Amino acid sequence: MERGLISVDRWSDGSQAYFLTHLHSDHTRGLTSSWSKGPLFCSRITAKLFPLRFPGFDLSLLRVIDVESWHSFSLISPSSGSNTVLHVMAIDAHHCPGSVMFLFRGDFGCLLYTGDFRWEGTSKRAERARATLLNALQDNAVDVLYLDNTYCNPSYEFPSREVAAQLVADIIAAHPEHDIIIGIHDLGKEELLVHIARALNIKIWVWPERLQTMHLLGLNDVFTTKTDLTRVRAVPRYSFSINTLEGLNSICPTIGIMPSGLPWTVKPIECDDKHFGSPLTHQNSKSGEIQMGNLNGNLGLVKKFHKYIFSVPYSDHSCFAEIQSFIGLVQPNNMKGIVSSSSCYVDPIYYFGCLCKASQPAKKLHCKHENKKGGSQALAVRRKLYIESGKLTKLETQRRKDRKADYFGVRLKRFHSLRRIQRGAKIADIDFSD
DNA sequence: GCGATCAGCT
DNA sequence: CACAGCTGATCGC
Repeated sequence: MERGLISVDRWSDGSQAYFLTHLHSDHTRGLTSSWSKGPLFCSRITAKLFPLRFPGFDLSLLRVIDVESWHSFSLISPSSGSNTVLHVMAIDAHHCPGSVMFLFRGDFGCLLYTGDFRWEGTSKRAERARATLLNALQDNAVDVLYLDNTYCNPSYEFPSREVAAQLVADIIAAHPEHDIIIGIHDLGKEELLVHIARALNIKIWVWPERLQTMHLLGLNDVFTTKTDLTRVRAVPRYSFSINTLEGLNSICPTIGIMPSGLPWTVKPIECDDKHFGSPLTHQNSKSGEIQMGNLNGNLGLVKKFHKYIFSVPYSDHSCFAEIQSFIGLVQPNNMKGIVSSSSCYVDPIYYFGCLCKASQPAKKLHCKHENKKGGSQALAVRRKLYIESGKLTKLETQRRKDRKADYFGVRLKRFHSLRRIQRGAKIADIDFSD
């Protein structure tokens, strides 16, 4: 009676088509080289990078969805058993290389799944994505918007990546005698590194596997694996720590730069223009202070939470204002956050229900259970859509019979797992026919 | 011995 | 508090 039709960033059994928004591992959990549950649709760039992540994967399962045009294919309706046509368009999500949103249209209505995305109003790419989306939607309503709600709270404010990238370049320029390390992951932040390289006319060291990725992305000139060619190194995020920095400083003066949208990290030492040159340059006070140059009043954005470590608000997720602007543009009938985390999950309806076409009742923070009734009557479609979250119930049960350990400790750990499991959606189709 | 899951770390 | 991971331990097969 109830079976799955399509899944996005979810890899369990029971769907006829699987969609991957991008190659970060919290969206590929459950996907392995031996996976063979159906066709896997992704962007051209993701397909290009795919074999590096999943060597030996049966590439005949991989289907490229080029951005900005409609693709149609036939599936079997889980409810009626007859053929049904699914239309899908991929739109640049500008999160990491290859990342896309998926816009679906079919018997079930119209769905927009953003995956992780950054909706900067300032770039050419954003303008293009905006035009593509508007053109694709025409006058059709989006029934459900599945939204990257990572920073769906007004406290999350940060500048465009262009501004943040220049901040990083300025910090490096202000430390001409230092080695620099920048913490990055396996994919993402390439534009930041390219900006630094161009602004300072230097190459950037990366580890060998990362160089492979850069070459697949067509970035052939900027990066090197030879340490003697540059003082700027992009290193794996997990090897970037206070210990690492202290170790490096016993050999050579080195600062670390952490690009992140997260504003807190460790309690930062506040930096403002009044203390220009210090404490930003505190680590250098013995050998004389270094001037930071003119940061166009953006110096306050840079946090320094350790004598060797700077944190710069460079984010690949949308800030609150950008989320707001995106929802205002789409004006969905209903929406759901795709990111659920321990204490920070915010139902986007809480802040933006008023931007939905069918106005939503106010919701409480952190109260996911209220969703069940909430906006269901607002759906204009004949059939009701939902995100299956089967494993959640299991986890809840697990939590209850959990051992005697400290309540908060257990809770945090369980929610941590929960966050990871809840990424992605299995879009099921329930038959409500008489 | 292998994959899946979890704990701990950044 | 967590971005988006990685490593290592443990469990079931």
